Amino acid sequence: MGEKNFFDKVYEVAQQIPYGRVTSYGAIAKYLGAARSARMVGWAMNNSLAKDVPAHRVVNRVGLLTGKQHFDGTNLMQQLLENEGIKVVDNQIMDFQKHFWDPGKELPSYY
DNA sequence: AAATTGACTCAAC
DNA sequence: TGTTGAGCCAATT
Repeated sequence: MGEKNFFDKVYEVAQQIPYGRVTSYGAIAKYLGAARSARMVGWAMNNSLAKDVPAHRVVNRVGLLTGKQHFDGTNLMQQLLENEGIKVVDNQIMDFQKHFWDPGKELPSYY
Protein backbone atom coordinates (compact mmCIF):
# COMPACT_ATOMS: atom_id res chain seq x y z
CA MET A 1 0.00 0.00 0.00
CA GLY A 2 2.51 2.69 0.85
CA GLU A 3 4.44 1.44 -2.12
CA LYS A 4 4.55 3.81 -4.99
CA ASN A 5 4.71 2.21 -8.35
CA PHE A 6 6.40 3.65 -11.38
CA PHE A 7 3.23 5.28 -12.61
CA ASP A 8 2.67 7.17 -9.37
CA LYS A 9 6.19 8.50 -9.50
CA VAL A 10 5.68 9.60 -13.08
CA TYR A 11 2.54 11.47 -12.07
CA GLU A 12 4.33 13.20 -9.21
CA VAL A 13 7.03 14.48 -11.51
CA ALA A 14 4.62 15.48 -14.25
CA GLN A 15 2.51 17.44 -11.79
CA GLN A 16 5.50 19.59 -11.01
CA ILE A 17 6.12 20.71 -14.56
CA PRO A 18 5.61 24.49 -14.34
CA TYR A 19 3.01 26.30 -16.37
CA GLY A 20 4.36 27.20 -19.77
CA ARG A 21 7.17 24.66 -19.65
CA VAL A 22 7.52 21.18 -21.14
CA THR A 23 9.62 18.10 -20.63
CA SER A 24 10.15 14.79 -22.38
CA TYR A 25 9.22 11.19 -21.68
CA GLY A 26 12.86 10.25 -21.49
CA ALA A 27 13.74 13.07 -19.09
CA ILE A 28 11.13 11.89 -16.62
CA ALA A 29 12.21 8.28 -16.98
CA LYS A 30 15.83 9.21 -16.49
CA TYR A 31 15.04 11.22 -13.39
CA LEU A 32 13.27 8.20 -11.92
CA GLY A 33 16.30 6.03 -12.56
CA ALA A 34 14.78 4.09 -15.42
CA ALA A 35 16.35 5.81 -18.36
CA ARG A 36 15.08 3.24 -20.79
CA SER A 37 11.47 3.33 -19.72
CA ALA A 38 10.47 6.33 -21.75
CA ARG A 39 7.70 4.32 -23.36
CA MET A 40 6.25 3.58 -19.95
CA VAL A 41 6.09 7.27 -19.22
CA GLY A 42 3.96 7.63 -22.30
CA TRP A 43 1.84 4.74 -21.16
CA ALA A 44 1.47 6.38 -17.77
CA MET A 45 0.30 9.58 -19.42
CA ASN A 46 -2.31 7.55 -21.23
CA ASN A 47 -3.67 6.39 -17.89
CA SER A 48 -3.43 9.85 -16.35
CA LEU A 49 -6.41 11.37 -18.10
CA ALA A 50 -8.60 11.12 -15.01
CA LYS A 51 -5.91 12.56 -12.79
CA ASP A 52 -4.53 16.05 -12.32
CA VAL A 53 -1.62 15.54 -14.61
CA PRO A 54 -0.68 18.10 -17.27
CA ALA A 55 -0.01 15.41 -19.84
CA HIS A 56 0.13 17.96 -22.62
CA ARG A 57 3.42 19.24 -21.20
CA VAL A 58 5.16 15.96 -21.95
CA VAL A 59 6.48 15.51 -25.46
CA ASN A 60 9.21 13.51 -27.11
CA ARG A 61 12.88 14.37 -26.90
CA VAL A 62 12.92 16.69 -29.90
CA GLY A 63 9.77 18.57 -28.96
CA LEU A 64 7.33 16.74 -31.18
CA LEU A 65 3.75 16.25 -29.97
CA THR A 66 3.80 12.51 -30.46
CA GLY A 67 0.95 11.99 -28.02
CA LYS A 68 -1.52 14.40 -29.52
CA GLN A 69 -3.74 11.70 -30.97
CA HIS A 70 -4.51 10.49 -27.45
CA PHE A 71 -6.21 13.74 -26.54
CA ASP A 72 -9.82 14.46 -27.35
CA GLY A 73 -10.09 16.36 -30.57
CA THR A 74 -7.34 16.57 -33.08
CA ASN A 75 -5.69 19.68 -31.72
CA LEU A 76 -6.43 19.71 -28.02
CA MET A 77 -2.86 19.08 -26.97
CA GLN A 78 -1.57 21.83 -29.19
CA GLN A 79 -4.24 24.23 -28.00
CA LEU A 80 -3.47 23.56 -24.36
CA LEU A 81 0.17 24.36 -25.01
CA GLU A 82 -0.62 27.47 -26.99
CA ASN A 83 -2.81 28.64 -24.10
CA GLU A 84 0.35 28.58 -22.03
CA GLY A 85 2.26 30.63 -24.56
CA ILE A 86 4.04 27.79 -26.30
CA LYS A 87 4.06 27.99 -30.06
CA VAL A 88 3.53 24.82 -32.02
CA VAL A 89 4.03 24.49 -35.75
CA ASP A 90 3.44 21.21 -37.51
CA ASN A 91 3.35 19.30 -34.21
CA GLN A 92 6.74 20.72 -33.30
CA ILE A 93 7.29 23.00 -30.31
CA MET A 94 9.09 26.19 -31.31
CA ASP A 95 12.09 27.16 -29.19
CA PHE A 96 11.89 23.79 -27.51
CA GLN A 97 15.16 24.23 -25.61
CA LYS A 98 13.89 27.47 -24.17
CA HIS A 99 10.75 25.89 -22.74
CA PHE A 100 12.35 22.61 -21.76
CA TRP A 101 12.17 21.77 -18.08
CA ASP A 102 14.52 19.04 -16.90
CA PRO A 103 13.39 17.31 -13.69
CA GLY A 104 16.93 16.06 -13.23
CA LYS A 105 18.09 19.64 -12.82
CA GLU A 106 15.06 21.29 -11.28
CA LEU A 107 14.07 18.71 -8.70
CA PRO A 108 15.99 17.10 -5.86
CA SER A 109 17.19 13.63 -6.72
CA TYR A 110 15.05 10.69 -5.86
CA TYR A 111 16.62 9.00 -2.86
C1' DA B 1 -1.49 -17.30 -17.53
C1' DA B 2 1.69 -16.04 -21.32
C1' DA B 3 2.47 -13.02 -24.92
C1' DT B 4 2.03 -8.64 -26.89
C1' DT B 5 2.29 -3.89 -27.02
C1' DG B 6 2.72 1.07 -26.11
C1' DA B 7 2.31 8.98 -26.04
C1' DC B 8 10.29 6.50 -26.35
C1' DT B 9 15.29 6.48 -26.47
C1' DC B 10 19.87 5.23 -27.42
C1' DA B 11 23.59 2.25 -28.66
C1' DA B 12 25.20 -0.98 -31.84
C1' DC B 13 25.61 -2.67 -36.63
C1' DT C 1 24.95 7.28 -42.68
C1' DG C 2 20.47 4.97 -41.85
C1' DT C 3 18.36 1.07 -39.76
C1' DT C 4 17.58 -2.30 -36.00
C1' DG C 5 16.86 -4.07 -31.62
C1' DA C 6 16.81 -4.01 -26.68
C1' DG C 7 15.12 -2.16 -22.54
C1' DC C 8 11.81 -0.65 -19.06
C1' DC C 9 6.62 -1.83 -16.42
C1' DA C 10 1.84 -2.31 -16.58
C1' DA C 11 -2.37 -3.03 -19.04
C1' DT C 12 -4.66 -5.61 -22.53
C1' DT C 13 -5.68 -9.70 -25.17
